[in-house]
Amino acid sequence: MQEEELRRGQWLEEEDERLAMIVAISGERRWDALAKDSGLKRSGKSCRLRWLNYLRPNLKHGHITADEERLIIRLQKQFGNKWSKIAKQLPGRTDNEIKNSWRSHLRKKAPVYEQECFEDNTSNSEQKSSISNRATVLNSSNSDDSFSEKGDCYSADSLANEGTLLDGIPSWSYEQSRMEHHMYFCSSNLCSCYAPWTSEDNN
DNA sequence: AAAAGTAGCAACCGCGTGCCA
DNA sequence: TTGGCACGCGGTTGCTACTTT
Repeated sequence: MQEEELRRGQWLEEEDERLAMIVAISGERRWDALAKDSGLKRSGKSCRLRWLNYLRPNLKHGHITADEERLIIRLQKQFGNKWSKIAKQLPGRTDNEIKNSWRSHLRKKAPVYEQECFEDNTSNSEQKSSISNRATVLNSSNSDDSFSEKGDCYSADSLANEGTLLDGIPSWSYEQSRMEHHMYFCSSNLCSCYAPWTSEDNN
């Protein structure tokens, strides 16, 4: 039997248009059949990848923000290289994008970020605790459920310069914050503050 | 200005898993 | 139960653009 030569490499604009059209008609399934039906000289795998990583609606194509970077670093520490799992926490970002970002620069930033977080938890703790409280509340107020589990210093930095007050949120001392931070914020396994006590407390 | 080196990203590849007949 | 198919995932490759020398 004769196998048709499949195209590889960069996608052309007309290929994208054709793929988007056929996916709109057929749905995101049976990629091999879809690839054949479309007339594209591409494998089903290639079509699926192109759709998921580039053509799919609601994708963010811009640069990954500082907050997203912090979240990726935190989640990578939590989950390891489970990029699809991490991507689920970042709406609009693909696992491939996150993976590439990690490999090309976030991997290098991670130790710096950990150091910052460690300092956040050990020095000036009262202020930071308060900031962290605010970060958590703001995060949990995010309409997207995928962000509801956050509760560490992830976005504390970005909030540090904000002047908004949050009523009803406890203001903790350092001593309180060590225990209560975990009870209040870190009941989920997603807590990843890098304070030295965390591993002991979690045992 | 040009060559070499590096970084970033899109795409490919192989393997594991789940589903169904 | 099992074999085949389709899909998803993570690692890897290769191309392009940018930076450095």
